[in-house]
Amino acid sequence: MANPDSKSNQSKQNKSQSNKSDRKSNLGLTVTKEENFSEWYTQLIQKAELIEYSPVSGCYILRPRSYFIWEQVRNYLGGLITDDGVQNSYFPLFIPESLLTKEEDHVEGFAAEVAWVETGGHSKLKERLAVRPTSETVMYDSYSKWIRSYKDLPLRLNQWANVVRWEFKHCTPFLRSREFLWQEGHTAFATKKEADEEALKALNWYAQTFKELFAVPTLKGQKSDSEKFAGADYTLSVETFLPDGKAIQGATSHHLGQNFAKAFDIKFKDHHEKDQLVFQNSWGFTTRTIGVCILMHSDDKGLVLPPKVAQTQVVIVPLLFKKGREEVLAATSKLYDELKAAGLRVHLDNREDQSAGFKYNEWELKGVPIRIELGPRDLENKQVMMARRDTGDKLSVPLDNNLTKVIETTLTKIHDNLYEKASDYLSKSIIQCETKDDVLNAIKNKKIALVPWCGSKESEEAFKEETSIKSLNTPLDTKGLPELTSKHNCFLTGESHTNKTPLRWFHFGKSY
RNA sequence: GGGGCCGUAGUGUAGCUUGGUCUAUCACUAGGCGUUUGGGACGCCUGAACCCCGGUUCAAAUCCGGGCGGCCCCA
Repeated sequence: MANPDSKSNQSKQNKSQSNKSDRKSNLGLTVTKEENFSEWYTQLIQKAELIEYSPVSGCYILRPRSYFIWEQVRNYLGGLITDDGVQNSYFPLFIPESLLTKEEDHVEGFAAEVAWVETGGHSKLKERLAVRPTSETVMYDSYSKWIRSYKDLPLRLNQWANVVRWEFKHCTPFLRSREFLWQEGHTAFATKKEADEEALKALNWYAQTFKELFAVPTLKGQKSDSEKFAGADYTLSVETFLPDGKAIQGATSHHLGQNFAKAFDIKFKDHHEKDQLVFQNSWGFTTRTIGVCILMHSDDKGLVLPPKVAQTQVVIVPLLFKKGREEVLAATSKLYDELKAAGLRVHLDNREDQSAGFKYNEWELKGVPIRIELGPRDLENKQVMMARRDTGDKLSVPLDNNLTKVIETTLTKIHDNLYEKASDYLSKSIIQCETKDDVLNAIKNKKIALVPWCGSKESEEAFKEETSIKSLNTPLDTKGLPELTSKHNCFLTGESHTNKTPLRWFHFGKSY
């Protein structure tokens, strides 16, 4: 226990030490990631100025440092989407009740968490309006008007929007909030084959975004029947695994088959002038992923951000003394210009009223990947000190034309190192299991179980009820896994693998 | 779904058991001035708080009821 008794008459020395540690603990994080994961996260997102709590429970303010991350997602993922020919558009926030309830499974899946608008000004509305929990229904109402002939297909639209799902479970900033931001792609095709191909393509964009922007590895796979999207034929997902031993769904891509086409009457005339229903997909990537990125990489000193999403990639801290002051300021200002000209996101911290140590701690808390220190001593030696946020390494680098290059290379190395560490953790966390006991044991040790399962809804629901362990997905890539034969049994029902009731390898885990 | 803990300035807290000089503690923080600055500098000055509603009482941060919000554990 820390000694809180700084008021009593202790020696001066003890007192100042106690004050010093108090000060430190108030500015930085007071718990470690290991000892209290959720408290650590709560402090981190507030002290690193990512999130502010709002007056509405479950709704959070994205401050500039976190909104910047979302802007990078929009640029990168948005680029992948539009490069493939999908067009951006925008549909209304409000959905009339009659539209929302058109597809049965869909309503059933969302009914419990829809927020409704019932009055406008002082008058009650004739029909209540749902605040969109997702936009299938409002978009497909238009699709049925726009699609007449095979010539109108494929129709592929995307929108960047906010949605509201009135959660009753505990909300957590980024990971589960009542309002969140996302992109939702909604497409219609003449054939199932085209739709299947696109659903997989979207999943790959998501995996790529996780890897290239967030330095986070994912498990690509298909969800179980009880975990699939309400109204979908099947759902593909990328799952990630957080350092507290819990999995979290990263993003999803749904093949809707013709379910919505039937409900919304989306038909086209084929080459033989016959009416056909379209095949559809919807796929989405949300601000939840920002939370995954933060939780994955950050440490007890604060935020660790992959360079590609860091608002500030390099911070320059001039070390100012009376002697050599002007020279140091001139040198750091010159360096700032050079790095900025090279396209780096750089900040020159020349505040006069903070000590160097204070600045180091502050920028580490805020997750800046590289810190450059430059003082009179460095200037004499024609060098700078470069500190890496991910490893804590600090080394001297010559102050010459090559410095920009060195920094750029180091930023790449930081990204790769973060990805490697996370991949290592993920692959070490997947335990191949055969029996229910194996699975329980793996989960108890904060791992993911990979186990043969028959996929039945009933067995999953009973197991979930009993243990709060859910299926995550079944891997799309089964290379390296033993082929399932009649010798394998479903870990829940005990049934053996046959052609009639095929088993599949499935990831199971505790999940957010 | 079940159980437990908690809510006091921007942050972390003292005070609550036993209601009363509480005109609310301490530290950080914020703003100002000056001296400083190689891993959270120092001095002085100035700001800033009892979650909400109701009840008990001469008197409520403190007791009671309800609400809202947060955290933890179990299923």
